Amino acid sequence: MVEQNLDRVFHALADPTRRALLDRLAAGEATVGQLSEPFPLSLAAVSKHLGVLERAGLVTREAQGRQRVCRIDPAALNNALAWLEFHERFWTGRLEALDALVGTVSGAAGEAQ
Amino acid sequence: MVEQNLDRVFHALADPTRRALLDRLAAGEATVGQLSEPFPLSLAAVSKHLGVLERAGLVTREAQGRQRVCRIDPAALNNALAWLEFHERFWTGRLEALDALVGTVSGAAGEAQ
DNA sequence: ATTTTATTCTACTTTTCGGTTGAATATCCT
DNA sequence: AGGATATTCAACCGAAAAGTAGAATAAAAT
Repeated sequence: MVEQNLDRVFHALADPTRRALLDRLAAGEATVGQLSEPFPLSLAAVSKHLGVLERAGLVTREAQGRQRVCRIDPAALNNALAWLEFHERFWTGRLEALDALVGTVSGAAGEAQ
Repeated sequence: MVEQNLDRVFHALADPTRRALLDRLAAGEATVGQLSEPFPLSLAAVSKHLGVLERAGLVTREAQGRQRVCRIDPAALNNALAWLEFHERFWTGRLEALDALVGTVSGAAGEAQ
């Protein structure tokens, strides 16, 4: 569930074209055709990439007449961000600071996932 | 350069076995054999996964006698984290701004996190 | 009603991924 | 030296990814 979602989100982000699509969408909603313009790819290829992003929950596509308007959905991104933040903090020892802040919580060093 | 590194890091994180390896390594350094124990995989498969993590810059392997000691390297993670944080902040902020702009036009206005 | 436009669907191809097994390499122990 | 141990390498396999081209679908425009 969450694990699988992480799989999809990280996989979606592991491609420069898809990250570029996200960048482009960050500037505002756009149709599939508009999104595909800057890329040296077929429309179908871009549509596929959008499918990957959609399945990862990173973008939504809404039918509007004969075109689909794509928008970014930051919720799924927060998921990945949370995972990374937790681990980054843990690994770099920033967890110590957190521990000190929280006090002697449970003695057990955090069991990741 | 940075782009390619992001490809590798996100791709490395897009696999549950590799994330589990990172979790395990978060508890402290370990040899390849020790790391492979909890997995129903061949040693070679785990070694390959470690290769992916190493190429992404997420872990290092140091020869120590006949075994390799693996350690986490959070630097590469910071890269991915920085990308995500930047975008998450950007997107979220944008949606908030949009909300403010649109105001109470319709009660069904999307909420950003 | 026909045609144009926007997007997806359906094969199909090539490459990459994640896994296996068995040989190779290097180190440690008698 | 010889054998056990730890890890990687090489070759292979099936499945999934990323791309293409062309047919199909659906809405718009004429």
